[in-house]
Amino acid sequence: MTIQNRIARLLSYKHLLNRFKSLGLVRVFSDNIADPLGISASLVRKDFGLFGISGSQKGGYSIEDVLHKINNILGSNEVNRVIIIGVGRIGEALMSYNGFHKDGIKIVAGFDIDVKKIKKTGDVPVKPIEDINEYVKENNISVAIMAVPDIAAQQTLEILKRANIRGILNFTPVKFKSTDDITVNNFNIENELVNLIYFVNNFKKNGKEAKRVSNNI
Amino acid sequence: MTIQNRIARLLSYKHLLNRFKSLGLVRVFSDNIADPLGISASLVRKDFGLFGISGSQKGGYSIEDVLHKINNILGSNEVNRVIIIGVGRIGEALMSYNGFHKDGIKIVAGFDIDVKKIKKTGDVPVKPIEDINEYVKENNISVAIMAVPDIAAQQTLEILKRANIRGILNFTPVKFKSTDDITVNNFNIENELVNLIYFVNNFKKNGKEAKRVSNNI
DNA sequence: TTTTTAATGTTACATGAATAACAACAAAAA
DNA sequence: TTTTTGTTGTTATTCATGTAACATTAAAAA
Repeated sequence: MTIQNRIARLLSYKHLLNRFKSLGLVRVFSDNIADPLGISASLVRKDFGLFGISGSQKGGYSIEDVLHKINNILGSNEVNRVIIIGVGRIGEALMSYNGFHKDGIKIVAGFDIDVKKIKKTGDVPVKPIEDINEYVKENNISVAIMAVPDIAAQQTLEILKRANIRGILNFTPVKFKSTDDITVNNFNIENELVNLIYFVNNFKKNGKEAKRVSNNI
Repeated sequence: MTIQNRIARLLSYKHLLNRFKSLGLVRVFSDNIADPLGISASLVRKDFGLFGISGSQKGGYSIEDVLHKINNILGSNEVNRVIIIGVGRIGEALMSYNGFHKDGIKIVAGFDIDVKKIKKTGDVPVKPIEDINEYVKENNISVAIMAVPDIAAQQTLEILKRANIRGILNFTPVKFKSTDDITVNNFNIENELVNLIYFVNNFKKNGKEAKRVSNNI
């Protein structure tokens, strides 16, 4: 959990610093970052320290420098190639979304079991699932998005394991545990909705607690 | 955070108990639940205790009883009506997904600014965004899914606030903070991918740490 | 040149969540 | 009937995360 949050914060720092930069700012102090995010300045400095990001005693941090270092840490300076398994509505939506590149992420191919979905041309080709092992090997893919129907989830997990995929963003409602071989990030929409509904029904009404339900900062 | 996790666990308990039930089981002990989820049995008992779920000293917990109580707590015994703002690819995908009902969630309408999207017939009607205030009031809606393009996110937030929506599941990459009036759950796909890529690149390779990146248990 | 200032970097502390340990006790066994 | 057993419910402990405090120091001011 600890590193998890730290990486999430790094992303928040990045987005905030990009906003500062677009306003023409060049340097920031730790509390300029902490305040808008609702965290303490010492946590910002600690995070920076842990990732080897340093500032100057009186002049704070260089935005450009911090951004460059964060992007390095997150790997956003390279291109991270990701594939999608299951080209249904969700899969298609992700394939056509073009906001990933700013974080160094590129959807390079889709895979589907249904031959009607196969598409050799276009920005992102859709290939038959049988081709996955070869493709992953040749293109050195390590992360996949699973967007298949829940009934195919377990089977797809096995396929991805065999193809040597190391990380899965799992959009199916089936929950998988990470193992030493493969890291699974379960992205469960139902759960988030149930959670939100619970909060709205139980806390907001009476005005008590009302704290953030948000995943991210 | 604390309640958050507790509700997420409640959902895990529910899903696991449903599996047990479908296998014909009638009663369980706390460690039958804890072990598959990778948590301690005392945490399961503590969660149950906090929500007023009790078992019997020697015979454990009645699956049926626990399920009923969990569904009550989560509100899954009623129907929770939810609307979607933005009927693009993601919005459409969610509208046509029919796995929500098992958690007591029903998508009852979509709203869009584009007149070409308006659709009066069909399972889930799509209405012009101007109708939202009236619809929310008449149908007593408190939760909305935001699936608009990022450029429209801020404006949509204002619209939802004016319509007295209390909870938002935000699919845009724009991060919103919860306030006393409105709870926002930021569901940011880029962030999750960056996180996953970071883990796979930095931990899995060397075999160290490898812990779960998953949101949920 | 010396002093003051104001920020970083780091250490100590507080808070909270999960685990471990245990007390209570109902059911089963003797 | 008494003893044993095994599970719940609860208390104590551990561990980790974020905050607060502070020591350090480079720059500015005097």
